Amino acid sequence: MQKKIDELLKKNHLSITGGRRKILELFLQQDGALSHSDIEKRAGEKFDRVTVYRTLQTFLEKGLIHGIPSPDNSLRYALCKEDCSGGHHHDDHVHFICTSCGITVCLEEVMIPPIKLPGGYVSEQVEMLISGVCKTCNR
Amino acid sequence: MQKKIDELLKKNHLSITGGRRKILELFLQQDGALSHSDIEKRAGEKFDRVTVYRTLQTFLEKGLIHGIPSPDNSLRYALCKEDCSGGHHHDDHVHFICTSCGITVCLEEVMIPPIKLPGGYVSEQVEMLISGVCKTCNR
DNA sequence: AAGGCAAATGCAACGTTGTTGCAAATTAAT
DNA sequence: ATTAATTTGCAACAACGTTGCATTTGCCTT
Repeated sequence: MQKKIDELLKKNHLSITGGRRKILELFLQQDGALSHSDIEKRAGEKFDRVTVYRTLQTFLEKGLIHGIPSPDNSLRYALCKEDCSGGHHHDDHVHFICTSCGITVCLEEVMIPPIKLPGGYVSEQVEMLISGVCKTCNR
Repeated sequence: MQKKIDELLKKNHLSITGGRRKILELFLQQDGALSHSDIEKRAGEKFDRVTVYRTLQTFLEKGLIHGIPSPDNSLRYALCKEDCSGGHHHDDHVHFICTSCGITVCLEEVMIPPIKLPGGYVSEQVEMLISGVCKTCNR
């Protein structure tokens, strides 16, 4: 695990530090997306708020994670898959937010269908957000 | 215009006050969505920050406006069409954010296509967010 | 039209969230 | 090991959002 983390950092030309290791670990430990405050809580008292902000910013720029907007106005972050390094994302899957347990997950297998826009509009990025009840809460 | 505003308020069982009038006017004066700070700036010094928060909250609850999440983590609001009063929204259209001028608009004519979710997931609400260059910026 | 009640507003205080500058510490390269 | 560059923590600050309470306003009844 630690090895995988370090490789991930190196691959993205980032120096290996305690904070970055810890935050990456949190992302790898679960498949749901994390908000800034999630990370701050789970990382314990060990890291400064500012470091978390800056680390997330760096990860975003390097394409390690992507941001997911949510209806309640709190941005969440999730790990990108292998093929979207370098700021260019293959982020064309649906995001799901459970209204019961609050988890946010990437539904990698659900592609966003193509949309025909009215004349004059040019699409650059598409984000699809579905809220409802998730697999786990439904049983 | 003033008449239309008052009717809208009455129809939604809201008392008619200066603040509500002014905020509704702002929404009617343009077709783009407004953030909290947009409203605060345009309303001038006349209204307290808190009043704006509470008014938007009230309008949301009554179904006069709906919230639109955005990638930069600032919630915007837009007027609902006639048929979605009472908290139940017919909010199944696409939202478009222009990366050039920053405007957010509802593309009423573009419906969100149905999505098939993996087993166990139940959809309650779908939000679709497209960013790119808008009609006006493209010419 | 006036009085009384409920609702809305403004104010103050507070908590949270996010940003910036700078000095100290840590990392990576030589 | 030394050095240069990056990263971190701290402090201060700014923006955003919430709450309680006193005052004002809108609205209903008579």
